[in-house]
Amino acid sequence: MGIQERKEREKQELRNLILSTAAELFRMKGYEKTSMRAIAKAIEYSPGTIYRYFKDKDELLYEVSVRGFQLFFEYLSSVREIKDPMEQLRKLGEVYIQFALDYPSYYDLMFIMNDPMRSIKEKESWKEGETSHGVLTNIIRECQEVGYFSGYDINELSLMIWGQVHGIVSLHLRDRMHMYQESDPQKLMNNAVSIFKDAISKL
Amino acid sequence: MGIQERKEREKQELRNLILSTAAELFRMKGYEKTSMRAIAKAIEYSPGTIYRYFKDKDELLYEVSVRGFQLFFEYLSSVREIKDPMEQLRKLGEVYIQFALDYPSYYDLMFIMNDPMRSIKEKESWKEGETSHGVLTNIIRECQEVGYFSGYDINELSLMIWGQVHGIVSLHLRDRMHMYQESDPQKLMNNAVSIFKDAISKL
DNA sequence: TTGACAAAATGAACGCCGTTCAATAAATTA
DNA sequence: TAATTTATTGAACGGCGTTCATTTTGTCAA
Repeated sequence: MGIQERKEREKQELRNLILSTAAELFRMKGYEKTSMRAIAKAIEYSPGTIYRYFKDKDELLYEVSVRGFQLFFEYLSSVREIKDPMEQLRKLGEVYIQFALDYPSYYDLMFIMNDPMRSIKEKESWKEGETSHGVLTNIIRECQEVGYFSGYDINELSLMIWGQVHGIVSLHLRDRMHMYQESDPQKLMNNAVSIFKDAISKL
Repeated sequence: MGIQERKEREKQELRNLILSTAAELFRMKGYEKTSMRAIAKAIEYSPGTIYRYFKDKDELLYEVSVRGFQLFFEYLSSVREIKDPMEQLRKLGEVYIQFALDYPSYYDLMFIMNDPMRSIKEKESWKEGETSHGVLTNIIRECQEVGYFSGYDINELSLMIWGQVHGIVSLHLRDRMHMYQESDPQKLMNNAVSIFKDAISKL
């Protein structure tokens, strides 16, 4: 059955090409200027072809976000190497912000835009979100095992911590930091997160 | 010159009608389904007329967001009545979340969507954002005057605190809380913010 | 009251968009 | 080679934001 396999492989290749091209266009020109027609033109296929590989634009965007998560998990891998759980948590925050600044379009798809989540509605679940979240809760659990955060619910803790970093990143990505005339927004963001780390280390 | 005044008044009235209708459609059907044509039909004018009152859709959305800020400031007024600045800060967080849950569409326009901010780019500044932010920094300053947060930069503090609450609210509004199977998201959000309040009160 | 002028509103038209689907082309199988 | 399955095409549909020549409405002087 070599032919079947080749066809399957070719199908995956075109699917991947669509995803890569979409991600690239998205990164370069932003979501708003990246139409299905533009993607089709970039891969030199007709618009209709994309719909053989993806149900609609929402699904395509969701699958691009999955690519973002793969990259995100690579960023996270550097966190696992650290021993001290509280130090892991610090590093996680740093890495999270770094990812958002390195790949703002991916971050947008993964954590801000509505479109990708629409395609998940009738689906089973948000696997990538849960996996990422698992990384955070595991670290928090280890922190608790060495005495931090005792008595607090782990879900509430994780939402608090995730929310804080996500909030700062989102305000920046969606251009809501006009009132801070700070020339280097990344520095301001990192300093704000530093204070946050001070605060929670006393819990 | 009574006629001039009446014409000016009528002009403002139609402008207000457009804004109110847009806000209402936005609240009921969401941004994505609220087209300029739909707004025009709702007010029983032709689409072209809207462009006599607003440069483009971004500007219209920005002006709707200004309405949101007016409502937001009313919410904030209940904070001013409190004496103790740390208690003010607590209340500010509560009121902020309540506003976001009561008026998710306004919140989206004010703090998440890209479109309204585009119209501000060539404009002078984001007045409403700065005013809101001023409320927060004033409270933080008062907290510092009674001994809290000493040694920390007020901008970094404010970004940290705003970011935390905004982050939690945004994750909820943009449907990124699937991993918390909590039946009552508001409760979870409030509990998370409670922990945050515990944390920063030790700073 | 009438006609000239200005202001406001219209809606067809432009060039986009996401999406569908009958027609066509290409690849596989018999 | 012919029949059949699979993949691709691109015109067409309805909708979008926006523009602008045309028409309607309102104002004021003669």
